[in-house]
Amino acid sequence: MSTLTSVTCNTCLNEACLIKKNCLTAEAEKFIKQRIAFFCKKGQQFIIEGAPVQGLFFIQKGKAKVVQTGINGREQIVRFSKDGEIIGHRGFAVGDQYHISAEALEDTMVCNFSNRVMLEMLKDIPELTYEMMLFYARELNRSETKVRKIAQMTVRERVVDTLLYIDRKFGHTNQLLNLQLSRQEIADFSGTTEEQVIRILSMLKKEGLIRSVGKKIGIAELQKMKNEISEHNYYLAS
DNA sequence: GCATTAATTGGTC
DNA sequence: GACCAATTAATGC
Repeated sequence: MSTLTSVTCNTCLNEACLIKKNCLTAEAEKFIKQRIAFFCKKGQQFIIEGAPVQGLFFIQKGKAKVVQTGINGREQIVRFSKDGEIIGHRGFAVGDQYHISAEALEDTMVCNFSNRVMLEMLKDIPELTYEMMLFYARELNRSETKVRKIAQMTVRERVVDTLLYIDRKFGHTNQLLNLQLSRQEIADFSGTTEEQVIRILSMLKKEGLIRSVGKKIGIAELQKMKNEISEHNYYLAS
């Protein structure tokens, strides 16, 4: 089944993780010890919309999507997360319940620090606080860019943009994206419907801009794909 | 192999 | 460009 095992912060490979980067001092050890790590099967939700906020989550190893449910049950994927990244930061310290849910896109190990531990850490470790501040600022910028994109880009441009984003963020092997998503998930991230995504993907394939092997999708003509959205050069790696 | 889920296609508003 | 319905492909059990 899965070979995922829990590691300590000391042996963790996520050098970009804010905890790993800033909390390996002797003084911080008492906080690190209170970390809770757990395993999530693919498809399993580990943050549920409406549930009380319980600190911050970090992806130790794996991939997850963060989803917000709209009016008529339509979902909007807010972000994708991979190793070392933070989830649940918007509800943290502000709301008492989550307005998003998070689900593992593959077998994933997740780390969690409770509200109490997290707040104590932020008070005690200025380097962590500083980096968290920068992180929040970048996230705000990213989120505003996303709103603009959905408002101004056509559906085709949004789908192309999504594929380019997945490629930037998760990379590719053998010209196939490392993150495999359903048509519905691509739609939920692009802000459109599954049917539109299916039609646009088959058009892009016919035009030779993308390719596919089985269910996997790959970008065949990177420059042409970028040209598709070149009028919208908010290239903020959002 | 059967049953549920995902993908596709065509049509309507 | 969204929503709905019908068909087909893929996948889980």
